[in-house]
Amino acid sequence: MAERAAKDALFTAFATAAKALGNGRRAEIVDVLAQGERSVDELAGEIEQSVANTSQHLQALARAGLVRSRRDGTRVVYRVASDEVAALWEMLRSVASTHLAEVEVLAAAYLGDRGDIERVSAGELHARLVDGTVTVLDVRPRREYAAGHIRGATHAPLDDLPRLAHEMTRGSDVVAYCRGPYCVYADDAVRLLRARGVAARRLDTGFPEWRRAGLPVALAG
Amino acid sequence: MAERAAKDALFTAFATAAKALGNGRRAEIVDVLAQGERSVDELAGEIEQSVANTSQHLQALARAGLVRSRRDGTRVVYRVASDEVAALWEMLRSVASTHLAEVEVLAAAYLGDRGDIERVSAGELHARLVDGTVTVLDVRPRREYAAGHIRGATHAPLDDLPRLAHEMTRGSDVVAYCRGPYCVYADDAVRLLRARGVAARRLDTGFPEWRRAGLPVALAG
DNA sequence: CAATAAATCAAGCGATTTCTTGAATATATG
DNA sequence: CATATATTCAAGAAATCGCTTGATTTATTG
Repeated sequence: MAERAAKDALFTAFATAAKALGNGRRAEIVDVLAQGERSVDELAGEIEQSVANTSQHLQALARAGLVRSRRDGTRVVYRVASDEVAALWEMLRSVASTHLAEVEVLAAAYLGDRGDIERVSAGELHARLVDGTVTVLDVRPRREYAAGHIRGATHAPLDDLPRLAHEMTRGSDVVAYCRGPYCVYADDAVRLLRARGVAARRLDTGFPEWRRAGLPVALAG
Repeated sequence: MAERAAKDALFTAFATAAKALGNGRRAEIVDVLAQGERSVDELAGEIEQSVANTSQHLQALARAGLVRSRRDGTRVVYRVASDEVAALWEMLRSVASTHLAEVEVLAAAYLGDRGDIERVSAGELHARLVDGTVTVLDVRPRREYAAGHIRGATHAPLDDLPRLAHEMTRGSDVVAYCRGPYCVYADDAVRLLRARGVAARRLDTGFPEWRRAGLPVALAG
């Protein structure tokens, strides 16, 4: 029956987008691109794969419509096709962490025990920012901070943190954030600050989620 | 480096959930289960696949945490693991239709030209329902209407529509809905009613989306 | 307990995926 | 125009996927 074939083809097309995210390396690529555009070479470095393999994964994502590219001199720069793609990736992570027990186990293996890391929701952080009763630290690489950050946040890469920790009064309330809920920088920052007696917590998500939620940001140019 | 292996494993776990949706037949299964629970046998009939194949797809979905099952006598009944899974499926469809040109083409092949079908958003329909200025028709199978429907909607399967059309005044405003944006029943109902002079439109989504949006529903039991 | 219905398991096969390696292409620069 | 850099293409091998077929398991019913 032709109708069945047509329905199968339609659902196969829907599945195409999921299939593109259905590989760990491609998922990592989307996770990085959610922070901002990157060249093939840069991405290959970030996900620690060969350039050829990274290029092929990027083309697979492009065929599925999840990323787009533009040439910039000798480089080809990729970006997520839209915020909706980043939101899909966020929801996928959420579903996986809710329904797949192994995610918690693997997250613990990658990030270490997070039982001691206090978390702050975006809503609470926003309220505290409005009150002016909190110091917000962006612990991502400079480039990402420069491309856009939570309005009012200070750039505080891990290297600088020991120095910055001295300037923080013991009573001050500090919240660190980075790329997302599974990004290790904010956890490390919180541990480092707490070891120095600073009451530090981390944002439970990351900058892309903050921006997509429509909360106040400072963007480049 | 162990850290790389741990990160790969974590992202591979995230990708697992996407992989489960990355097959057209499994996507169809999730689409059906978003309407309500089903036995393996029923699902096999709906997606027109063998029972063995359907069972294997269901187990793949279960391993990924997207569906759960319970035994009911000789039957095993599957359901989506949570509303979040249905919401993920909805977002996946949305991303695919936004970024994959072929989706529009395939949807047209499956559903026919929809240029003549006027659509109503959930927000507008809700407002009209509150005003009482609209007749809402649920054109899904009886079982699905019985399990839950838009509060105030009348069950009007396609078979009954010609008879019901007579009862509708020419001036009345009618909105039909069914399973979702790519469900063919509502389109067919609109065409049938318009051919009889009734000003009919369709809801641009379906019942599961309406319910998840927190709009008023009537649920069984 | 035998017969039936529903679902799962197991094996197998062709197609697809994922990564590697090495060649080819495109762009900028001396 | 030759050279260097960045990316893509092409081919191949091991692993996985998707479906089929036939046997097996689980629960109900007479």
